[in-house]
Amino acid sequence: MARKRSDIIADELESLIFDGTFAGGARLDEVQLATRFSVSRTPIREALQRLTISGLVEQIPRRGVFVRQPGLAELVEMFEVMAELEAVSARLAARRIAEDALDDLRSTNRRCQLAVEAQDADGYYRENERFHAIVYRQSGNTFLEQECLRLHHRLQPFRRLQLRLRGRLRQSMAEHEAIVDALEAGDGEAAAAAIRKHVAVQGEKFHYLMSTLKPAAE
Amino acid sequence: MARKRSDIIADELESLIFDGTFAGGARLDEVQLATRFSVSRTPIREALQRLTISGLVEQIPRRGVFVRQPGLAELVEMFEVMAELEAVSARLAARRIAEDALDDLRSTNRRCQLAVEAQDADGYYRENERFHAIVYRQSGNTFLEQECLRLHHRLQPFRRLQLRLRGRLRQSMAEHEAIVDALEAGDGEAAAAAIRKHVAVQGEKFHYLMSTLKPAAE
DNA sequence: AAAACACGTCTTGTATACAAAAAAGTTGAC
DNA sequence: GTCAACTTTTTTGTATACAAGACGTGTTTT
Repeated sequence: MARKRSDIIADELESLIFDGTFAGGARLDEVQLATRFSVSRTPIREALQRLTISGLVEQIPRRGVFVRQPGLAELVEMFEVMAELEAVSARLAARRIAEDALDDLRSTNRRCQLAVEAQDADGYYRENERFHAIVYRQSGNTFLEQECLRLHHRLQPFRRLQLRLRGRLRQSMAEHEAIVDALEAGDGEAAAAAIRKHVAVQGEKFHYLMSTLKPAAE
Repeated sequence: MARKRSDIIADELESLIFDGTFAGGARLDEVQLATRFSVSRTPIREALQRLTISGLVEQIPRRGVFVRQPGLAELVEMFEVMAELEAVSARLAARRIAEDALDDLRSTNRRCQLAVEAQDADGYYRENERFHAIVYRQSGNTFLEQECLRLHHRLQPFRRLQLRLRGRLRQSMAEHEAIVDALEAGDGEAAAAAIRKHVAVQGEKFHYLMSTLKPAAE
């Protein structure tokens, strides 16, 4: 699907922004990127436009594109919306989730547990992502699933940050268990509440982390 | 903001798709559009890419772009997500809505009522849009507001269709009143339930409409 | 006659060339 | 010495030129 050069470049640029190569506020020069990727400006521009629409960078007409630093307030808002979307997913999933999907959630959680014991943050993160993706899928609403994946992906770097907090991995694990239990019981409201809390906590932890690290960042 | 020619063209194309000039499945030829808008292919391509990402058209590599017909199932899913997003908005809004915003909602509803009596579907639609925009805004979550506006805009042509059903305008009006009442009472859950129902009904009506008009459309 | 291969055309994707606008640097006047 | 206007330079936005893949058609071969 992503056959076009510009699409590949867009993904590359996204990774470069996520891993901090291009920090917030940095200008993305078209010709520099063109030489860097050994292509002309055309695919670069298309890639930048994609990133603009997805909200990762900001395009100021006749001025250039700059990587957008979402700002603490906006990030908290995004976590709040994520929590609500996941709550909807869980509520819908509780009504129709299949036994094999529950098994999948449980085995994913087991692998999560192993990652926690091995202090493997990356491993935990991978399994955590899988866990949530399963819930989205089990909502039975493909559009909702896509929207959840989109927002989840957008919050990825910030979510990752918050996971580094002391004891957060273990706490997150326990929350996952509660979610699976509620889903298994077919209790949509409980599942929704559990996952909403799970994500809301992420937002709060992130908020705490940022406000302590950068006391007065603009 | 939308200073670039490609941005203007994107909006134009969107309107042309919405009003049916380009029906579902139609191919959007780059050179034809270029001559039509008296520009080169470059801004056309940028505009088409924007529409692709927003989901209005589908881009098949090396084949061209085609206006996407979302399909009944997907549309119902989108209405479901819309209902939930609006429910979240209303729940949040109930806690913090200001008196002047309530006044605004009420006056908007009054203009709605006038439009109903005048059989003015367009007028009703305009005020209806305003009504919902106020609720989004009053959620206090800017990101949520943007997401709601985005989805609302995407569902616009289909919502419009469903409003043509007999008695739907009056029914919709009553639902609006119930929403305002719940917001005024500060009852978040009631407001959420009311607006969720309000939007869910739209999806159901739309579903009914489509399945009766096109009994076996693929 | 049917199938397969090759060629030609058409369309997308990319590169380059050009135009316009904004930023920066310079010069001149007060 | 400072401010302002003009020029230069840099960079975005658009047009055009070029390349490469996909589809159709026609011919050839079995």
